[in-house]
Amino acid sequence: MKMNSHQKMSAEAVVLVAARFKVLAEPLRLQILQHLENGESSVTAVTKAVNSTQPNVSKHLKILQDEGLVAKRQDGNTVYYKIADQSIFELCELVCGSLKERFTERIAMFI
Amino acid sequence: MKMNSHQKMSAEAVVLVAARFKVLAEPLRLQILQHLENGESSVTAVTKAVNSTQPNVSKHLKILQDEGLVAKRQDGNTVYYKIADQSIFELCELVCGSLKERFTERIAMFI
DNA sequence: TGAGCATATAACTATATCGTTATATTGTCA
DNA sequence: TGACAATATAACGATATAGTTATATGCTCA
Repeated sequence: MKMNSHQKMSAEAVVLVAARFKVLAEPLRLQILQHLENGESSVTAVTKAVNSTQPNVSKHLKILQDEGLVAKRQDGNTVYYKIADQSIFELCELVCGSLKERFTERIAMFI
Repeated sequence: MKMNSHQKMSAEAVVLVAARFKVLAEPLRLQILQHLENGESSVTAVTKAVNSTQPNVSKHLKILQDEGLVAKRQDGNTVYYKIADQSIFELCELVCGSLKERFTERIAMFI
């Protein structure tokens, strides 16, 4: 999707954007998203991958789904989740780049 | 800065990225950043612009500074803050685009 | 049908943080 | 120097949420 030229967000938009950031502000949720980047995965598989407990992972998956970041599909007994919004990885890369730049500057201070 | 091709973040990197998102997960801080987009501004001016209290704004500005998102400059009695990391606006635009897309899909459900 | 598995939910504790009020700090200028 | 202005910090109450434990729900298959 092409972005609009930048303009100030309304107060309501700011709240929604902050809510999106809040959902991404949890290390375990980022780990879950990273795991799902490999493809859809059952709750049990996610639980093992991120080394947490099943109820905790279920709760986080629900939060991610409510924000539209993941989608689920049920097959018999097991529920498979997958990424529903690729923009999250762009966000992470942007942040990684910014952090990298910041730490690079800090290193430069000691040269 | 050019981004690397995407690769999985380490557990430590995930924590740092989540921390960055956490700083952005507050509507008032986003409002402050939006105000500073117009150029540097004193604490008092920011306080008025976002319609909050001076101690609250000072605290949020400190949080933003600790994360390297804003920088300050003191001139006599007053302290001026400015944006120190332009990537935050790219982040906001990405999120806005994603939200817009999401709501567009929802609208489509009613047509 | 009933045992067992996968997932979701409820209840709870512990911790974090927002906003407020009060106060400390630091600089200006008469 | 002393009053005032701008900013920072401390202390506090209220709210939110992460993780845990226990349990409910729902599906499969013998």
